[in-house]
Amino acid sequence: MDAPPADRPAFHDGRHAHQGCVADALARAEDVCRQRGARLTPLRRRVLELVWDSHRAVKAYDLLAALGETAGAAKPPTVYRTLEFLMEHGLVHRIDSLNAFVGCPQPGEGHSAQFLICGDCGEVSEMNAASIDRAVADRAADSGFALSRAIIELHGKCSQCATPPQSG
Amino acid sequence: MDAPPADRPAFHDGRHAHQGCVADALARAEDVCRQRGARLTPLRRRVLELVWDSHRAVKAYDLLAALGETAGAAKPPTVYRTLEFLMEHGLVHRIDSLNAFVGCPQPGEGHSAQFLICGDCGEVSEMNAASIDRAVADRAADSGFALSRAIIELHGKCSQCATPPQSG
DNA sequence: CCGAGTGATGATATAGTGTAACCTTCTGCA
DNA sequence: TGCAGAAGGTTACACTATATCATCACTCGG
Repeated sequence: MDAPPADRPAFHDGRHAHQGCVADALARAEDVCRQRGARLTPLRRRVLELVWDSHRAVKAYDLLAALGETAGAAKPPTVYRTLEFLMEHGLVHRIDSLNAFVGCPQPGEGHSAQFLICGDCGEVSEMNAASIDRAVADRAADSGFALSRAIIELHGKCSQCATPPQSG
Repeated sequence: MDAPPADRPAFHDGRHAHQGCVADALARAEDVCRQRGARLTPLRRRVLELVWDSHRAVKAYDLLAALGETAGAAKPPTVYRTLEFLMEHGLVHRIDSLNAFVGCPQPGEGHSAQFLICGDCGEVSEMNAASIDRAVADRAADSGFALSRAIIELHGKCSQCATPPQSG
């Protein structure tokens, strides 16, 4: 059960129906918030939508700029607070090595995650690999280390970029 | 061969002879630079020494301040360039989740590394766990992902902090 | 309806992190 | 000596993030 299931491909081609990804993400967010009694306000919904605008990690200040176009000059704390809320509820993840944020495809499960980050197309794919979790937990335990949070960010080149489809 | 050998403990107590750690690190750095024809200038040596001043990750601007005291008001590019050199030669690692830098105890081996980061004492311990490498490489390969760099930063509490020695 | 309490957002200011661009100095070498 | 390239200095700025206080909106009891 390590590899992502076929209906949740690791990376997306340029042709996939992305509005479906966004709609699904928003629907899951509604669910999560309803279950938790958290309020998915218009601002939070809008930011989540912007994060899901692509499968790439988005910078806080890019969100800020995007918000500015529609919502009238937002300020940094607005964006950071909103991202904090979204992270708290597992709706987005922060990619530390990029100072950027990406939508979580399976929010609310309290999972640990690993990220595949393509340096070519910039897409980020989330894995939930039990074998990696296990290896990490075992080695931490070997050192008597009480693990609370594992940051695993894997940089490289995705299969789409490694073997691009023939254009002709 | 995953766990660190006994002579390289994962975390250090307050009593260990730290000047030995520093001296060893500097000696290894001399070696690495000699082998590679790189110049370990006084500035680079000084910065490496400052990084090794503790087993914690050090912030660039703290290095800057520390340099200011001895070397007369260094500027940010000086520090960042020096850190870049030290990273290039594997003498220090960057901890992305802390925006900070830590000395590498086995430089020059082109190894992949995992970091145990204690949230209590702030110490950072480097592991080179083959089992983690393997799990990560396997899962990346499953997705057809060409891995180039794995960032693995494990936050939690070290054994020293979990079971502090009795003071009496 | 009113007012208190709470959570969400707005606004200001500033702290912290990192880099671009250009210049000067140093070092090794012909 | 004079050159080439590496190292370091300087200025200026871009990017990332947070502290703090003010305001707004909603809810709940009176």
